[in-house]
Amino acid sequence: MPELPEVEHTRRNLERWTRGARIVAVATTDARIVRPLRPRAFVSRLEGRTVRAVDRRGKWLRLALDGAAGLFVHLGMTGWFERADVGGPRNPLLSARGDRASPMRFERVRFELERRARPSVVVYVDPRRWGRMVLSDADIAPWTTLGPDPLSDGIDVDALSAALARRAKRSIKEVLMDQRVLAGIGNIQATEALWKARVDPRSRAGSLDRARVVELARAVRWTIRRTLADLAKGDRGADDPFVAYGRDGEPCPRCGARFTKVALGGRTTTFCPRCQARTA
DNA sequence: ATTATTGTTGGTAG
DNA sequence: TCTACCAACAATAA
Repeated sequence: MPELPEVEHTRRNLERWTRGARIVAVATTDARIVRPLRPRAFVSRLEGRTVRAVDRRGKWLRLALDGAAGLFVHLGMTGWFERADVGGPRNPLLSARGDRASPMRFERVRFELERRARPSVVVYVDPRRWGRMVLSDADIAPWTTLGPDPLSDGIDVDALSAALARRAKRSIKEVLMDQRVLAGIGNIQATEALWKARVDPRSRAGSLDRARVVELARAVRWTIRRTLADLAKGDRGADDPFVAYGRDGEPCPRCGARFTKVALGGRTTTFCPRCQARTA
């Protein structure tokens, strides 16, 4: 599910659902997701706190709590939040809709909240349990070591060029997905941005001239805003807005050649062999 | 049955 | 200390 646009969408939901609310009760038994704390400690340290704000950097979320603590959340590959007492499941994996009595399938953490005497329930669901929830009084290393966030910080072309030069021999695709270079770019957004910028994903990061880097920065903004706009249409309107990702064998909408795929850094990468130029 | 999947992380080797 | 590579994590769909 989550790259930057999905996580930003999640942030906006969580802000509406939790900002200003007191965490009345927490239920979890999942030691993997809440590590390094034990579930018991995680629960007792969280209960009674109030959510001050919901921030995001790249694919990480931070629920700022009173008392200087923060709950740092990463959705892994398959995590999402759901308000358990309203709306149905948006994921076809789910058979049951969540409510207080019956946990949703793959529910991992349940938050009971209260705001101005109004109760609500928010659950974290994660079939594969690759997500994390780290409760910490200080910002954690995965959060502080992230590169600039393309949506909230923008992309500085000089800084990006320097970062590419430092990783000159690696493929541009792999470097784009390096969270220290730009925070929040994953396989989908990298694939889409490289198509938009007409850059072959196998090109060495150091081989892009300045004009190409400018194009690439623009393309990253384009795909993020586009995906986010699609998500904002809601669960109904949101569909598959991707041009290149997952389109192996289909015609490129720009030049008509068939998309092909290659593995880079262990991840499938789809690209148009005609209009995405290899720079080196 | 086999392979692939929107992502990190911890190990090892260099 | 840094990079590159890989298996692992877990559940599903094609």
